[in-house]
Amino acid sequence: MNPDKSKGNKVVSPKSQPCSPSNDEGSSGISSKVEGRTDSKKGPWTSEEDEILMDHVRKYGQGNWNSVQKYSGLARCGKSCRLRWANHLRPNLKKLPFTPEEERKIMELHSVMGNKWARMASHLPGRTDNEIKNYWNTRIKRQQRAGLPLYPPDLCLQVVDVNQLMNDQFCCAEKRNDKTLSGGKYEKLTNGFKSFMASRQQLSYASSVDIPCSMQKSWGFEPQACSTSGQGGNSTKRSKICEAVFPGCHGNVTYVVPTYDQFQIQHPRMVFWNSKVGYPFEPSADSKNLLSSRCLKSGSNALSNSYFSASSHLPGTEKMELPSLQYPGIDFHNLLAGHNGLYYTLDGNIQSSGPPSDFTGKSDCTLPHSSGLLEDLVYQSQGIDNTYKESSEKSSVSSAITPGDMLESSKLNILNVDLEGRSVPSSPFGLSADSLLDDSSSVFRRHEYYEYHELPPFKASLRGEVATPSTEQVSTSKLQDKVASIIFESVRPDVFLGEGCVDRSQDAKENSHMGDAIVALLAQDPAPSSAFSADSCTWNNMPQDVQETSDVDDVVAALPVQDPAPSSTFSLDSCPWSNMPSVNHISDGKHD
DNA sequence: AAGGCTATCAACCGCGGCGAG
DNA sequence: ACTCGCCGCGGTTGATAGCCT
Repeated sequence: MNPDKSKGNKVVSPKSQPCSPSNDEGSSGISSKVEGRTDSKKGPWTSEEDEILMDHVRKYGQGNWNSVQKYSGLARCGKSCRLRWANHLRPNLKKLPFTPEEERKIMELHSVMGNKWARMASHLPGRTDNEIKNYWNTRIKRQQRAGLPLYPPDLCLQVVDVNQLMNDQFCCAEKRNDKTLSGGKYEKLTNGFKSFMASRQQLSYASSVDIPCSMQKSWGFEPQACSTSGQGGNSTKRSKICEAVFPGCHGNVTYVVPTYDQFQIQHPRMVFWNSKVGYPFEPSADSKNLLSSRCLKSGSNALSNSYFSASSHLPGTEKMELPSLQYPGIDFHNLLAGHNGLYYTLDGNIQSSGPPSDFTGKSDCTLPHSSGLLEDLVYQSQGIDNTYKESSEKSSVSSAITPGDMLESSKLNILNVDLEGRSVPSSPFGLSADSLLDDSSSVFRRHEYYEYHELPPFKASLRGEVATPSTEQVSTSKLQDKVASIIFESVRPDVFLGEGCVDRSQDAKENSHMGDAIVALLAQDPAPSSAFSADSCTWNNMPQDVQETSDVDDVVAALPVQDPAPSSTFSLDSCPWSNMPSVNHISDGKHD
């Protein structure tokens, strides 16, 4: 604290160990050694203490904070000295309030990093982690109070439930072991899906959602500012749907169309995923109800997810730690690979490949960024993959899944759907699907994830290794029609609101309200956002060192700070997977 | 003017990572 | 392999200022 602004010493209970009991008498700041032990003063710093500390740093440099007491006689513990120096005395500290640009960047960084204040501070020169933390916590309170979304609308990636159809259709078909789908039928389905996905190939690096022009047309909107680049020449309109447009849907629980790119170039400034989306098959009645309860509806915990706060504790919920757009359940490896060892290529192909080692070996690609968190996740996913190997072997042998197998395979969240030698992940984000909406806990609640995602017999059937008796037969043509229908209808706002966003039992009036809001939003002409395009692959345009970095921070730092809506776009064609740096950077990178 | 409430800020606390011994 | 100390980080607390009623 600046001595000028000193608010008087506070009485600190002498419970701390690192900093010994306070000698809180408004002393000169000079330590008094008693029986070989140096007491540490607590409370606000005086200008005299500041001067002593600065003088010490000038002489000896930073670090060795515990030696400050020793050499300078300052009656402060090392931790206190470090804090004082870092937050107030070190040079180049900005004392002014945050600028709008800085605020914007804080939000972006938080959406990427979560409560990693120190990391965030490293991207904001002159700002301290404490400053940012205070700002954020204040902001959260303010937003909470105002009932506003935590992140600005354009910072929100949106997800529309496409997986549901994939899950419901492909998986169910496979589950039923419908042989009639072989011989081109599957191909049609997959091709249809691929072109559908290709039509939405643009990835917003600025966390906005791309809605294909065709889709917009189907919604009755005239596409605007469509890019003509991209695979198949599909045009897209940069449209942003944010929960901000959903009254009562405030927060960051959003629905994101899972483009291939998002899986590949995914930015951890993540995506909220409808728990239904990630749910790859019809759940049991119980679990379905559970899921339903976790689907978006006003007042749900999912909605309140946006209001998590590092320090706030929502009534009736467990403490939440991670940001809404970030989630520990997001496994970055799985994002790249699906969860089943599938890796997406930028040309829209889905490749079946091996575990991470294969992945890194075959490809030069990696995430554009990495972080300790990311690495953790990669490691985790590697472990998961290994587990998967074993587990899949088990499941291939027998459909009799033991509880132990269930637990084992449940780590995988893997649903293999072999389609003519290729595989389609039922839910690339499925791993986190539930957890993403699991706002009631800061912890990735794997147990619930297991509960939802692990139906071993289904998994086995998906792999074509167990002929699970079908409960209903779906004809190929029906399936195709339904798939096509769902593909193009499920992304309609009213549909996804009705089925994905809002609980089916939700008041239709509310749906309508939200739909209107979306219509209003889409009617706007959002400024060209930072999608990648064929013409200018942002990633490729990044400095080489950034591309090669293993640290997400570096990449984030390379992002434009003052251009929340950069014009660069990305496309499948222009930014080949192979251009990506090696994923080895991730696993080899040192944490922090 | 007084009291209550909220925002802001500084500082403390506990914990975990890491390296040295 | 283990312990210990240092350091940094994130969460939390508490004082004060300012606003509102």
